[in-house]
Amino acid sequence: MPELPEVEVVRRGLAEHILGRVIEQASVLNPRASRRYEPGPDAMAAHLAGLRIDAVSRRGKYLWLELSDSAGAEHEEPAEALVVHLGMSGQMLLHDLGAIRGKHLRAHAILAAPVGTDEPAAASVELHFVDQRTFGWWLLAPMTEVNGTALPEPVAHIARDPLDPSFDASAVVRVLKGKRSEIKRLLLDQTVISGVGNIYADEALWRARVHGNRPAEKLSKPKLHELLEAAKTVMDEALAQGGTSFDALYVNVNGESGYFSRSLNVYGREGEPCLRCAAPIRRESFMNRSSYSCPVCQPRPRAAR
DNA sequence: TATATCTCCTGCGGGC
DNA sequence: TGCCCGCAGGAGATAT
Repeated sequence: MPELPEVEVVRRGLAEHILGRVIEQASVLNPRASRRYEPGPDAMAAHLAGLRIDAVSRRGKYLWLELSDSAGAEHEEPAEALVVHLGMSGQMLLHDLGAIRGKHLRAHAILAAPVGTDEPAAASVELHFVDQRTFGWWLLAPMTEVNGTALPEPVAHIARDPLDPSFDASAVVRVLKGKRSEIKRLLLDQTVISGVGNIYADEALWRARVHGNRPAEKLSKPKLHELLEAAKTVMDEALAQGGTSFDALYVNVNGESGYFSRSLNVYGREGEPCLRCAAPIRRESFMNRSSYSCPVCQPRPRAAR
């Protein structure tokens, strides 16, 4: 599933290949891909045509292409962005022109070579948004400024992620200490800390020896700092290995899978021995999804037993 | 206002 | 072989 490291891998791949390119033509093949864009899929496709990609950015699991008028408008247009969320199964893939369009292709764009380049490698390419489970989406939105940082409006409410150089762990700990909710629920709350999904939440909790049902306010500040550091470490390690893949659903822009799933300590290991104490890893239902933890290293809080 | 739950969706695997 | 059901899960919408 695409979480922060996987999205960052995609961002880097896109930045390497599409900066400066102009969107010649775009199509939204499945309206669910543009469901958050009120004017509709056709309007989105029409609006994208002719825009130049000036930057590829990310916050948490949100990715966006900063766009400007390639013709150089007389009056400066407000900055805007194509915001992309990969959902559970979204992929942003680059292909040569004329590539086969699979049945899960939800949207695509033809990107012209950057102006001033004429090498073969800079020929037009196709950007495919492939999404089997259709939880992902594209959205055109204006840019805005939040605490001195330029963000697309739909991303304005998203907190900084642990890999952000301006991430303030102490501020996040203060927020967590004021919450009665269970700590795992808060790790998954993108307005508190972004980029953490179910897999890395379980991995971070295991590393910090904390059960996900423990109320955040009951955890000490040092323990919360340890947990945030664990989240950063696990995501750093995943990023170094190209992300986590369980199947063909998550791949980079070239369609290649990451290898971090081989390094997971607890997620998906029900019944297997804990790598610290050898107790069998347990699986519990939490928020309509699975949580994996060690029954010895991560004892349940009393109320949840 | 804060917190908890529901819903969207598709493909796969297991059971019958 | 074919059908049904549960599971996977991010995040906005809705309920409490």
